[in-house]
Amino acid sequence: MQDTPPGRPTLETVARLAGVSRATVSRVVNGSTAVKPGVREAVARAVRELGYVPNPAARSLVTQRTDVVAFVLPEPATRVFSDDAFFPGVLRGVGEELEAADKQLLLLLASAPSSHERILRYVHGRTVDGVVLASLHGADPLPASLEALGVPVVASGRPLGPATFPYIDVDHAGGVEAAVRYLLQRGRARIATIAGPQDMVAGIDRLAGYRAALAGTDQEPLVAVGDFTRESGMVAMRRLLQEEPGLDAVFVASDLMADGALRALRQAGRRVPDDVAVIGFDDVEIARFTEPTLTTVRQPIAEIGRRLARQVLRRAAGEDIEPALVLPTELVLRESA
Amino acid sequence: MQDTPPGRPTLETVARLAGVSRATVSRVVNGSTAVKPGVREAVARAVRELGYVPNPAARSLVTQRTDVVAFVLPEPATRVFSDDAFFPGVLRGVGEELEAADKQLLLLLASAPSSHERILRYVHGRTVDGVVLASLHGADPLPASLEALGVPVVASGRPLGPATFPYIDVDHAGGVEAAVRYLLQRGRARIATIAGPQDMVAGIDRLAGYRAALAGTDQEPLVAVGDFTRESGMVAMRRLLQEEPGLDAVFVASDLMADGALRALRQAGRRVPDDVAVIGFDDVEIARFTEPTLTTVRQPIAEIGRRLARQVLRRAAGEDIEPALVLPTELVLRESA
DNA sequence: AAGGGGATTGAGAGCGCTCTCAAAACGCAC
DNA sequence: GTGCGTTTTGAGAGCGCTCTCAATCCCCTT
Repeated sequence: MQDTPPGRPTLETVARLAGVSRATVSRVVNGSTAVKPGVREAVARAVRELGYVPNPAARSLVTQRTDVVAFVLPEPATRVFSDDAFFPGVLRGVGEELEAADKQLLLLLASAPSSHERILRYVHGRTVDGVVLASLHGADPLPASLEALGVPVVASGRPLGPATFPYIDVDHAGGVEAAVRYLLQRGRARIATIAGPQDMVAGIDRLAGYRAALAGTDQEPLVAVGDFTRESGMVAMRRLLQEEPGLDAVFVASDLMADGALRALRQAGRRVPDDVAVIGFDDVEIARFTEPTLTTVRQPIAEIGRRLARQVLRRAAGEDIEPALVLPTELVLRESA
Repeated sequence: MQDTPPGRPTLETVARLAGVSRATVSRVVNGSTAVKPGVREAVARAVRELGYVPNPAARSLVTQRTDVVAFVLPEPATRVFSDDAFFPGVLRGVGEELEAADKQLLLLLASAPSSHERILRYVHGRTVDGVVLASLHGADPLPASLEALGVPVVASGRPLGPATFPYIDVDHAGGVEAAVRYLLQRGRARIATIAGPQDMVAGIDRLAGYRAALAGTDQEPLVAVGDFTRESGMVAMRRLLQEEPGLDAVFVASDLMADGALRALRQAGRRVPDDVAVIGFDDVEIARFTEPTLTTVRQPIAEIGRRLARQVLRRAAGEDIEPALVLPTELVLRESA
C-alpha cells in the first residue's frame, strides 16, 4: 500500500506515486508531448488511482488565466430576465460555446445599479478572462471602464454611441424593412408600428427599418412606443387603434409586444390577419403559440450567444477580431400576416 | 513620486507605499480590527491610490475557499431553459441572494449528458464552495457523487428516492388539492388533469394532489400526461376531450401546458370557463396574458432561488441546515376558473 | 569507442495571499 | 522607573502549480 497523505492529492502526491518529478506530472496533465510514452502511462495511472484533479486556483495564480468568462446582464435586462426568452436564449448559446471550449461561465446578474462596482471589481481582480455584455442601454459607462482595464469585452448589440469595443448584432433594420415591404406588397395601406425603447439600438434600428420601408411610399409613419413587454404592446396597440382606427397592419418590434398587441386587437374586435396584419420580431417560442400564430422576423438568438462567446475567447487568446459581426435576420411567415 | 512597480499592484506594493508589512495590509483589506486607526487609514489610502484589488486565485489557494457557488442545470432542464420562465426565475433568485452575500454564481448548463463528468471535475477541483442543483430527473446519480466529494449541495425539488441531501420544494400536492377542491366546490362534475412527467417529483406530486382531492368524491380520475411544454399541453387536452367529451374542468400541472390546453379547447369550440374551467400551476408571466387569463397555483419561484442560495451558503459556512424546506403555494384566481 | 545533438527529466524559483508565531510597542499599576 | 499584560506589527512559511534552465539520457555518426 502506498502511504497516501491525507486530503486532496496534489501534483506532489502523484509525482511520488509515479516515481517522477512534479514537473513531469504537470507535463502529462497538461498534455505536453515531451514525455516518454512509458512514463506518461505511469503518471496517468497514478492520476487515475489517486483521483487527482488540478487545483485551478494554484494554476491561475501562475498562468494569470482563470478560464472563466463573465456574462453580464445589466439591471434593466435582469428585470425581464425570466419573462423573456431572449436573454436566456443568448445565455444558453454562450454556455454551449464555452462548454465546448472548456471554459466556465460566471453569471453576473446586476440586480441593482450599484452592481457596477462589483462587476468592475471582479474584472479588475482578474477573476475572469473576458466579459460578454448583454443589452446595453444608452451610454453605459461599463464597457469603457472594462476596456480600460484591458479585459476582452464583447457586447451583444451595437452600442449607441461610437463603438469602442467589438459587438455582435443582427441586421435589425434590414429584417424590419423586409417585413414591412412584405406588408406593402400584400396591399396593406395603413401600416403602423409599435417600436421598442428609443434608448436601445434594437429599438432605434427597428424603427428606422420601418421608416425606411415606408419612405418610398405615400404612407405616413404611425408610431407608438413600447418597452418590449407584453403590457406595453397591449397599451400601444390600443393607442394606435384609437389614433388611426383604419390601420390594416402593424409591425411590432418584439414578439412579446406583438402578443400583447394581438390581445388588444382581439379585444377591439379586429380580426388578424383579415382586418389587421401583424408581424413581430424575435421568433421566440411564443410566436408559434399566439392565436393566430405570429409572422415574425427571426433573429438567431442562440447563435448570437455562441458568437459572443467565440469572439471573446478569440480576443482573450490574443487574436484580433472583427469590430462588429452582424447576423442576418429572416422573415418567418405564419398566420398573422 | 513613488516608484510603483509596473503591472497590477500586489499586497507588497501597497505595503511598501503605506510603509507597513504585507500582513498589516492584509488585515486592513480583510477588515480585521487589530489595526491602529492611523495605520488603517494610511493603508486604505495606499489601496485607493494604487487601485489595489486582491487576487482571488492567490487568496483561494490559501483559504481553500473560492466564494463561488455553482448553479447546475441538467441536460433536460437546459433544453427548456429559454422557453420556460421557471428556471430563469429560480436562477434570478439565486443570483440575487448570492450577490447580497458577495459570492459569485457559476452557471453550469449541461448541454450534453456527458457534462456530468465536467461538473464533477469542477467540484472536485474545488472550483466551487457549493452547488445548487436544479431540476433532478429520476434517480440522478449526480447529487450522490457530489455529496461524496464533500461539497455542500442543495437541490431544487425533492428527489425521487430517499433524500440524502437537503432540498427546497413547494407544497405541490397541497396546492393542487386546494385548486381541485375549488373546482369541486364550484360544482364541476367531471374534472380531468394534465399531469407532468412522471419521473419528476413535480409531476408526480401534482398528480397525487389531484387524486387526493378527488378521493373523497364520486369522480373518477381522468389523466393525460404531458412534459410541461405547451405542445404537450395541447396534445394532452385534445386527447382528454376525445376520451371524455363531457369534462367540465381540467387541472393542468404547469402554466405553459395550460396555455396549450386553452388553445386546444378554443380550437375544439369549448368556452373557458363556461364549458370547461382550467387551472394551471406556476403563475409565470404568461398566466396573466392567456385568454382568458389563467387561474393558477402560484409557487414562489424567485423565493425558491433565494432559499436555495441561502441554504447552500449556510451549509458551506459549516452550519447545519434543515434537510428540507417546503414553501407554500397559493391559488390565484383569474378568469379561467 | 568517442563525441555530438536532440529528447527527457528534475530542481527550484516564484505567482500573491493568509496566518501563525514571536517580537515590539504600549498602557498602566506599583 | 520597572514589570506585566495587552495590543499591534512583522517575518516567514507555505497553499499547489507552472515554467525556465540545466542536467541527464539516448541514439547516431564518425
